[in-house]
Amino acid sequence: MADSVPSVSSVPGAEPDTAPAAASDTASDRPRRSDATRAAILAAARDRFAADGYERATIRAIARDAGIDPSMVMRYYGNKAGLFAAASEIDLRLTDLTSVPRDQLGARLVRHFLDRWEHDEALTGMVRVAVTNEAGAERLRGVFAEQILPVLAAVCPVPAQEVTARVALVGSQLVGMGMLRYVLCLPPAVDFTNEEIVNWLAPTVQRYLTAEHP
Amino acid sequence: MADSVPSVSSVPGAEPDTAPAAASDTASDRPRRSDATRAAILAAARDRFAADGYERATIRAIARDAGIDPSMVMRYYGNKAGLFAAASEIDLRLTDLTSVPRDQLGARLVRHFLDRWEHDEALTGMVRVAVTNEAGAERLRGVFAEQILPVLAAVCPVPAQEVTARVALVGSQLVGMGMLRYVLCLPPAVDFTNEEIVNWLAPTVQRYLTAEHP
DNA sequence: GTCTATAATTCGATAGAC
DNA sequence: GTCTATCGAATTATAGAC
Repeated sequence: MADSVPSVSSVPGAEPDTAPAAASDTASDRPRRSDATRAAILAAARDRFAADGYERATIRAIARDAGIDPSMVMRYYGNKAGLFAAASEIDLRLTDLTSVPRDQLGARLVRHFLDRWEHDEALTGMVRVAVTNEAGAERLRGVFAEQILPVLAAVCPVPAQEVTARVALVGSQLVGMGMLRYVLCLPPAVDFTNEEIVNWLAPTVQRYLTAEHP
Repeated sequence: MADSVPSVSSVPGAEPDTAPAAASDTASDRPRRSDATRAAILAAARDRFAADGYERATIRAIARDAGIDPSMVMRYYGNKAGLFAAASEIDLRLTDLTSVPRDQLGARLVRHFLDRWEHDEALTGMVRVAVTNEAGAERLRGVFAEQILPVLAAVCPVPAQEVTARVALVGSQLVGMGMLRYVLCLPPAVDFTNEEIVNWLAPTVQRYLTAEHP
């Protein structure tokens, strides 16, 4: 006990690469010789964390998937928490919604999240990790605050201090359907067509965003 | 790999107790001498699984919490999967709803689930396990089919073949709020009062149960 | 029924050769 | 930059004494 989950921060002994990183060269994005290896590790890590969760995803298995030695993972990312931090970047790809007709916001959002959930298994994986791992939960809270909240705040026609609550309500409906359909695989939730889900959930989301406080 | 999670079934070497269990005695509920120990183990297991998830909850820690030896856990429940199966019984306490006024079903359901979620941390624990453990997911699917579906089918005024989908929609909203509020602890979801949640979610649940197909 | 002792794995992490 | 070898710790699970 008391150990549980290491909070993810900067990696201790990582990046012991080439240059001393002084203020000298022209561009800051100097390509490393090992970029291919790093990318392979991150891809394998994303898959493993997504499929197995934080605890069961072992560095050894990730390295095997990436076709490299487990010690390379340690060298590049310091420890398991550092690897997770590097591999768990989520991009919801929520673009600006100000040009969407006000009364179609709900349908647009539901459709977007269904699409993201189906084409990015990393999303399911992040939920899987966030539920059992505090660092993962913090990641998801960050996604909410940095990716969802600002985009919806720009189009949510309610007082500023109310927007956060509205977005949480929207999130609860979208996350819940994602849980049942993609994580728990509850049969009736899996059997829906995407259009059925849009038809049912869009009015809910629309109401959470635009209706007056009940 | 290929091991991942052992599917929970009957425990192999458990119950090597007293009687041969033939067809003889008066009542089938013969109290065992070790019932207190078994109960202590189950209580500790529920807490540990809920707090740490399946992988991080160790038999040693559970035994320590219960004040007994780890080997007793093995003796009674065979292995870790068997212990989880015995400790993960969920009772949603969803009683008959046929006497609830039709137009108050939504509010009643939302209130009930908020109450269950707050007074039974095992619920949060089950979600935590179900997300990373196939046996846990199967458990939750069973709860849906055996506890939620029948009770709502009795009061859901739509064609029989539609009821399952309606109940899944209701579940998506309730599970989603539970996730944000109790599992991920997203600040705006935590800050709601229960009444605010009822006021927002009840119309949604009501619509999923009673509105015509959109 | 309860506990001690330990087998058999497996994991994260380190040291160092090349 | 990559890999071999290995340490130390933790885990589930078993065998057997009392």
